[in-house]
Amino acid sequence: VSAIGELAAISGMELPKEPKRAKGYLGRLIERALGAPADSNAAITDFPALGVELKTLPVDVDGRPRESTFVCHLNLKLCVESDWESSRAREKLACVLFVPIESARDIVFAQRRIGVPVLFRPTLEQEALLRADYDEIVGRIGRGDLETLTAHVGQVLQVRPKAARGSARTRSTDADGAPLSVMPRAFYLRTAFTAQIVQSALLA
Amino acid sequence: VSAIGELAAISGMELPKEPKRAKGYLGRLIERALGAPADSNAAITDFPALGVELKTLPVDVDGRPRESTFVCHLNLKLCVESDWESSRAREKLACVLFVPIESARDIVFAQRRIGVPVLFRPTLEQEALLRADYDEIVGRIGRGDLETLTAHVGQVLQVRPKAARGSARTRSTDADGAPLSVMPRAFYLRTAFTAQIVQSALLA
DNA sequence: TTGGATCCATTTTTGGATCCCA
DNA sequence: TGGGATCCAAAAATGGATCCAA
Repeated sequence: VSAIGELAAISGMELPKEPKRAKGYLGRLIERALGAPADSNAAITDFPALGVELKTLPVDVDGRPRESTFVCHLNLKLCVESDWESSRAREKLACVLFVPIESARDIVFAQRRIGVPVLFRPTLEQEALLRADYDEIVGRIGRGDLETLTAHVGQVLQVRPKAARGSARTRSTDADGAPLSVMPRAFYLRTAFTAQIVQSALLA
Repeated sequence: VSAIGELAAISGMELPKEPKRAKGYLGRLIERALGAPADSNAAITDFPALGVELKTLPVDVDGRPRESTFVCHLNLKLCVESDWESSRAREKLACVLFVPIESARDIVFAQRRIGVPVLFRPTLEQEALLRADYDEIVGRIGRGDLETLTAHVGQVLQVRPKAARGSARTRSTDADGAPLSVMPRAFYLRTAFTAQIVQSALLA
């Protein structure tokens, strides 16, 4: 099996008519094909028994990542209470299986090829980078610096909006416990970071 | 308008085929009929502009309440952090419009009559009772006494399970921050308390 | 290029309550 | 009888990501 269309047929999943409106399709396809538990939402990783998180990675014809990678939602209250070690983000990123998917507008969706998976476990240096970014981000949140918490912050880990509409708001509280209505956000790995990860894998 | 069937016809809502499986139907019917905002879930009360919470109250042919009244869900962490004054429960109960609905198995659903609404605002004594029960309940939670937190606790306000299935669990943390998987619970007004409320209204 | 915006599926939570057996 | 269990609808949260304008 090397193309999306074949895998979908084998898995019994219909191909989306408008792929650009079915953004999570590939993720679900690969998850089911690899037998991830259906209720893995409840767990921290897709394969709880292995502690492995599964991520599809859109790449161009040269194998370079085209997009940033979603890690997990950001909960203002919880993340201030927990450091990097005990964070949801670290748990998600402890062991990730990246599945490259050939992804370019000029390739028909069903024809896009599935690449050789890359198993990522952060090196000490990579974890230090992640930790530093996490601390910087959470530090700003702790200081109430939500205005300056843009996607510019962080070398490898960043925070960006995560919602169906820009008008979406979720309720939280500031450091003093006062109610706060904020835009839902999430952690993402920068494209340059995942590019480095797959490059290293090629050399190994 | 005096019966459920008529109001449903006017409101354009279909009558449920199996009323006993559509437990929230009457609440939604009355809400819409009285023009409560559709997104009142997001607000603390059904009529934010008035600060009024709407509750249907099943009563027997003599006008006596037949069931306890749901107030709001119980969040272990949040309720320990907030006292009665700042509690969700107090906000919900500050001003309630009870709409009695004739409710007995031997009366055909559509024929059940709608009674004269009762506007409830706690007297000093009633609020003292509510506060005492709330403090007792939250006190047990704070001490980690979830085992003894049964529906027996509280004179007018009680806590009971609130879930689709008995196996449902929601994640929380204990006082030390350790993860905890607990049965979802909610605050309820005891039937005897709402009975007292409607009795007082008759006398006024 | 990439930061901000958006799209779909699924699960969980919340709000509306009543059911029912020991 | 009333404490514990349950039922439905709708909203919110989460997980899967990619789109797109500047």
